Amino acid sequence: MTTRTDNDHAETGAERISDAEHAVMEALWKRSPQTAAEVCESVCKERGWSIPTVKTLLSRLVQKGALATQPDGRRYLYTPLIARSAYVGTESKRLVERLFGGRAAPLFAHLAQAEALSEDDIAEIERLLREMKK
Amino acid sequence: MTTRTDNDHAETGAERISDAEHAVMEALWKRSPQTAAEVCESVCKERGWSIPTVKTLLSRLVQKGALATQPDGRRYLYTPLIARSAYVGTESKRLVERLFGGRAAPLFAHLAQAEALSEDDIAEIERLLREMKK
DNA sequence: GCATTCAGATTACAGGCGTAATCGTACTGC
DNA sequence: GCAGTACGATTACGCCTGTAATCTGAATGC
Repeated sequence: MTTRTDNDHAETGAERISDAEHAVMEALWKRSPQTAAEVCESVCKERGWSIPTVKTLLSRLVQKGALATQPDGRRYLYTPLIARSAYVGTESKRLVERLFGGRAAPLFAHLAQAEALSEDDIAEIERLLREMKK
Repeated sequence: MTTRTDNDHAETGAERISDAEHAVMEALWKRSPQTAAEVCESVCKERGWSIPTVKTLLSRLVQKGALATQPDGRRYLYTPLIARSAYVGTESKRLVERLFGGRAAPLFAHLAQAEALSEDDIAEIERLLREMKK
């Protein structure tokens, strides 16, 4: 197993990152590199997983090109190959495409109706709108 | 098979509507009631499906409580039991929870960065913001 | 009446996913 | 040196999903 350096691999292909895999990615985005045991310390309690589960997910993510491995003695240190922001952006756009015909305003309208927007959210969105108009 | 009347059933439980199932729902949200053959006319060409596929998906959606059946001779007319807006709202919130810690503004920021916001989007969001401040 | 068609019900199968257990090997501690 | 531990690799298995084929019975057309 060699260390991979292709940063966009998982996000340009058809490989999806599953929900469970995503939880592992979040732990590694938060702090990396980490060993499998360390990742398990991060997520196993709140997810109710054991170490074999984490190791499987790590291995799948490596296969999908989402993680790089770096030998450290007999174990690996795992590092994300995709930026969280790239993943988040792709998932956001995917939702907008799937449910809103590619337009973001209806998504916003839905969130507004659902009262999912706090006053802070509104202030921040207004600020972003002002910046976009420059 | 009886006609169901529980409108929130699929969205309050753990049943997810899969991507393929969602395509069927969209056809029925667009126009319902429809027979299986009619649904297939709507989606089979663009999805590359055949009638057995559509019939399976319809049956699964009925099992999940997302569709109601209405006998029409020997065939069924299918009708959504969940509103599109409810489904869309749930999926939107799910994404926000999963990727943005429940806050909508960062989602908006991501879409803005990705240039996924048109001028029309911006104008409409501004209008909605004004309404929300009333 | 019989053959054909139609429609829902049932079955099929491969791959993905979730959550592991198990295997094989190397390392560590006594 | 040996037993225990740790680690990645491999295997396991049930459920879900995608995309059907097939079965069964009723309706239709000739």
